[in-house]
Amino acid sequence: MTNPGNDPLTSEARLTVSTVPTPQKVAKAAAGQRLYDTARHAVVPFSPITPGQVRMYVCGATVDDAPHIGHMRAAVCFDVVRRWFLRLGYDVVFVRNVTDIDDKILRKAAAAHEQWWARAYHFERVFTDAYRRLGVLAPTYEPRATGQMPEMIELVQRLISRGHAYIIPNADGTPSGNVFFDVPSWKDYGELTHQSGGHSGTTGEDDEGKIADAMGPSVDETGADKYNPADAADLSDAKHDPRDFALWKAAKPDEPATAVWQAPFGAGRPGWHLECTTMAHRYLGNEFDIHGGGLDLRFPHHENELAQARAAGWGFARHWMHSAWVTAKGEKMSKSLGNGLSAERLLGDNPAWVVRYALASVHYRAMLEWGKDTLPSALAAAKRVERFVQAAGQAIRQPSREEVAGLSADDLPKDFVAAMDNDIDVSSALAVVFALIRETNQLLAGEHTAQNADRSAPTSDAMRPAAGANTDQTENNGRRRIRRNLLFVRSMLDVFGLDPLAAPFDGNISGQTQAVPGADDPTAKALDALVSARLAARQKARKDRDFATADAIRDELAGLGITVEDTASGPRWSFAG
RNA sequence: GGUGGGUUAGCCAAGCGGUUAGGCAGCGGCCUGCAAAGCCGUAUAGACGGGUUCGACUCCCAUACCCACCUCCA
Repeated sequence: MTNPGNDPLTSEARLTVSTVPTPQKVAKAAAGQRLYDTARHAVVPFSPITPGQVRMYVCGATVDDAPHIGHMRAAVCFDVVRRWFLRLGYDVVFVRNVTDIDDKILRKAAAAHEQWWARAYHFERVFTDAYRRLGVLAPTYEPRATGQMPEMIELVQRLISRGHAYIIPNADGTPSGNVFFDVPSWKDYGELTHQSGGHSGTTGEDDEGKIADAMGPSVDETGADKYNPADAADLSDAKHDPRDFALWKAAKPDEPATAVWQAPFGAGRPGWHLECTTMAHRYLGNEFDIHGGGLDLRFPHHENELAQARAAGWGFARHWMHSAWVTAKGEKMSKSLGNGLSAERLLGDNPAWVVRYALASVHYRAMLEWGKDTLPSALAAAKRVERFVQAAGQAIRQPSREEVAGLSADDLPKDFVAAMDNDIDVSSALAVVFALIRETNQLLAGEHTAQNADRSAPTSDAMRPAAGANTDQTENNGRRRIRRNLLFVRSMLDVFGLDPLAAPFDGNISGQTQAVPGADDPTAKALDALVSARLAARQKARKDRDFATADAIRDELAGLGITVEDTASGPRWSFAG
């Protein structure tokens, strides 16, 4: 029950949320966990507030449009973090919201003559489908902003009553529905990104540049004032300070009635920052372990979320994690290139495992350079892993998913654990995986050359389990080691959500249809039977040293898209469909 | 203007003050009837200039260039 399930659609997380955590399940490796914290600007030791349980909130999508590669990267990054925590034996409460009411949703829906709620729900489902195809585990809970209105209104009132927010009145004195957070009233504003003006105490500084900088914006070299807030509410002259931001936005005459909620301070809808603060608080409590999101959310979104929560008297997130961009030629991929890299296109043109590998194999805080070689390189990795798992699984009994998922972090190679403990250093962790694949390939070659059976290189020290596992001195034969290594490789890959035999991949990770004995699919069965017949003929020809005929059969199959490889255990074929 | 990040071999990408990162693509070899796969070996690094040090890609300073956030944004 503490192990990650292999089906992203099953709510395995549901089973792990317990009100009574059991610390003794947690791996020893958890003690060495270190993570970068945005607020502290450093990699710091991580330990959860509640022993045995990690509560994390990740900003989810604003569902105004279809997901693109950047959304997928962020989702995969935090999915890997979550899977590592699961592997460490924690109960992980993973909350990822859906922002389903927002300026852009309203604007785009209006432009497309759609109901905003229909648009939001449609794209929410598109996001969910993309996550599922990539093997991103379903969140423990996925709240929608529109589902938390009472709590949001309550938070606004709480901030007003505590003197950290103010209502803009209409001319007649009634509340307008516009409510702002009073930044100068909160002296810690800027604690996350150190971005604040911190000028709240200064007086008589009417230098326009300084006022602008206190808010962030200024003019560029050409003198153009390119940083002015775009939202009408944020431009309001009624704001007490340029840094103040909207908690509640008054309903506008041209907005649909379905987008308006009644509140004591006037009808309207919540500001963006308020939504996340409310949802995180409702499901994770006054204080929780990790708040994550994309790098661009650092400021102002997370800064404002934090200010709201702290001003409301909550401890909020102890740890802030931010995932970096996917870049093309060094530049952030978004509007300009976003169209060419929609999730739909990516997953339509490439096997999901390959996409996930490409997204997961770079450190979450590093820019991921997306070039022409990225996908081919990931595809090569897929083939290597696929061949290895298949070949090893032929030499020994393939471990079950339960065995793979059942390994604790403490059972895994210590270098792998050290890498993951070190702020989720996936590059170094993957190096361990590939080193073990190579080592095991040597053993596999040895299995087929009987006389060399004992010549195999000893398992290097780095490949030994991190802790607690018995070293197999008496089981010093190749097959035991092959089996153990295969289990390690798959289990380590599983930490990345890349176990080839787990859902949603189920063995096909390179996009090639394998000949699977006993396949359920009747088409695959028929194909296998036909191809096997031709291969039998070829084997006979080869045995008779009639290589012309053998090669002719291979060419014939190649012409049909079927690749034949002769392995030690006989011919292996795959179909590039 | 403020804030933060980056510059590693053909490409992608890590750790580390002194010992092979890894992947992809090369090259040489083994294996193979041939091929593929696999294995073995191998070249090409650390923007630039100083400094600290017995020793720096790794620490410090300066310079150049690139990028991002401050506007919806993963």
